[in-house]
Amino acid sequence: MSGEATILHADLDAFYASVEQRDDPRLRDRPVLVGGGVVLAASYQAKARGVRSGMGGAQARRLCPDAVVVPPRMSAYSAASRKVFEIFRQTTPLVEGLSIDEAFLDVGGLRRLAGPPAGIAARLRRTVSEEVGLPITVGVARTKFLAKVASGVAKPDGLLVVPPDGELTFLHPLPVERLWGVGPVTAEKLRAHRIRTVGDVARLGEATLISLLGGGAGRHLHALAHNRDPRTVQVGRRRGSMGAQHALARTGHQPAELDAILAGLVDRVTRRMRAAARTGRTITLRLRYADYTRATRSRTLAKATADTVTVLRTARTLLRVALPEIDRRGVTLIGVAVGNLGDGHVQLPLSWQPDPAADLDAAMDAVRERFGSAAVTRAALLNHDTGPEMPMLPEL
DNA sequence: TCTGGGGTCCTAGGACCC
DNA sequence: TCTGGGGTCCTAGGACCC
Repeated sequence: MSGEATILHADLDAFYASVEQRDDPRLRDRPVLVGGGVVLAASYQAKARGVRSGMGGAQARRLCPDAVVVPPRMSAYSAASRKVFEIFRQTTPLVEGLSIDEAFLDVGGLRRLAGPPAGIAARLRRTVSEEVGLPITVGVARTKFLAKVASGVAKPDGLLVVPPDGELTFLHPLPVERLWGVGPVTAEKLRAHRIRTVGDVARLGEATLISLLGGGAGRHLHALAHNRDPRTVQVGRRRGSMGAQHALARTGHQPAELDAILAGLVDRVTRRMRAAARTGRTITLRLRYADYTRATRSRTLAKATADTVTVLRTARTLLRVALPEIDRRGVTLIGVAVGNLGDGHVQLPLSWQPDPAADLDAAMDAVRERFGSAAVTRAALLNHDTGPEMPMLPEL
């Protein structure tokens, strides 16, 4: 193995709960649950009692009766996340965000400027603590995968560097659940074959793993167990879909009620798409029946859109088709997602024409009002007026 | 233990094209 | 009329992650 450990995986600890403890001193050192119906985040004091995020609120309170339950404050978490990501980007331009509370940082080119990765990681943790007031764990390794495993092992409020010559020694004793992509189902399949540690996986041939888990998962796990992960830190990855969903009580929902919920969801999603100047082609209706099994129904449009009416029309068609099944089985969740998101362009439908009598500024306002793009250009509009091709409006 | 809301990636079959 | 291999796109489902 060549190379040096230069990839950082930085992960805020019990993020939502830590923000709550930061903002309310009475919550410090106490078990805190964010979210009542389902635990969105649990402080480490609550985790010590067996509470996990995603757990039902009732069970969490049984495990931890003295926990303080607070409602989520998403705007506070977004603001904290933005500050932390600013610190990431002050550390290195090579930042790949994974979620609201974690990112990969490549500090490989910074040795002369900022010293070795371990020191950079230590300073990063100190800066986040001093400037944002939140604990953060950093794993440092030669690959993304290993850096992520390292931060998971080092949590909470820790720092762990895996040196290149100690990778397999570190990795192989770990339980398979530590591997990225091994969840309950895969872990159970492996357990059934007495495969418990990463080392156990590594001793298996790739063909055996593939026969056990299928091609993708088998190859993936085989590579990770041998610490092969060529992925580099990707700056500026954009999401491929946007969605909104809503959980329902399991009893009697009339079609009109479902339709109203659907319209609300579509409105939320398309607003967010327009705010981000994204458009998409594939509309997916997501359903969860009363028995908690799931189904999806999707349609792909010929042209990308962020238009509420267009998306709603498609979503309604999908819902109408699904109604008999919903009627039979009951429904506990309804969701809408728009996928196949365009690479940053807003397409005008061919039918759309600016009012020829209006001047260009007025036409641009009309486009903005209709399509919500913050980045309408004169050139695109003129092109639309003159060319047979569908014009593409560049995104911000 | 009765389960929120936001995502990613993979698989597999069928349609369709060359 | 029957037989190919290869590729892409669409749809549906499932595992997994935070």
